Amino acid sequence: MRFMSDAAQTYPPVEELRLPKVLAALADPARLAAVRALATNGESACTALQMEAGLRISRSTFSHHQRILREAGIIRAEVRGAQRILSLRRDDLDICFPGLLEAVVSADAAHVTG
Amino acid sequence: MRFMSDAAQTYPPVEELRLPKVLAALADPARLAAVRALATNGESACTALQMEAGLRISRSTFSHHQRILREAGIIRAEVRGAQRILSLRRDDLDICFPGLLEAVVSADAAHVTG
DNA sequence: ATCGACGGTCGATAAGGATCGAACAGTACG
DNA sequence: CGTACTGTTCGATCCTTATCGACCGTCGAT
Repeated sequence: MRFMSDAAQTYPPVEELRLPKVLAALADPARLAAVRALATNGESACTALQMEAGLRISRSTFSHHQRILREAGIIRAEVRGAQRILSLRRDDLDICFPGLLEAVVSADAAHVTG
Repeated sequence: MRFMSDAAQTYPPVEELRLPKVLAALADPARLAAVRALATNGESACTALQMEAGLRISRSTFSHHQRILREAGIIRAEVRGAQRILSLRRDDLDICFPGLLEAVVSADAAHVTG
């Protein structure tokens, strides 16, 4: 038996993506920073991403955010050894919401940081 | 002296728009429906927009949503007689977040309704 | 002046979510 | 085996927010 439930690695299929949930996931400053960092740096493990995004929060809080992003369909988690490599689901998002990720990622930093 | 505070008519200038706040405003299904209806029908008064968006909520709740959208910088309110005409701030949003409104509005309905 | 329609504000309530520390499980390496 | 590292889960806390009904001000028409 495994410790981490299967739900910790799975993410919704394309046809189940919902705009309100995606927007809610992106609306949190910490999650938005993580997504923008992922878009810039490609895939990253959790702790590395947390650094890249400049997030000074506890591991449990980051785990929470990562879960929200995954359940919204924005990121995917791949287990590699002891690490979980996170990456954007660019293609799936572009199919359901063309232009959305691009708009969110390319927004000028001045209008992102509150 | 007027009853409605000035804040009920004012909205933030372009340079104060912030992506997390805009996304949070759009993340609510009722507000998202209102924005999409506004994009389709052009400007509308509050009660009319509520009908167009198919929102069966109380007037006070709609007033709350309208306020969130206005304070996020997504809509503008113009007083015409006894009515408040609501409209999208397309140009301002396109300046700060190019492609965002378009993406949100043109998303397929299947991926919008939960 | 009164009446009805339009909407905003207030106070209460209930539900959701961000945050943390502690405890736990899987992996890698000596 | 034991240690260090990675990340999840749990429970508690605190804050935010969606919702409503009741009340009130403004406007246009009667």
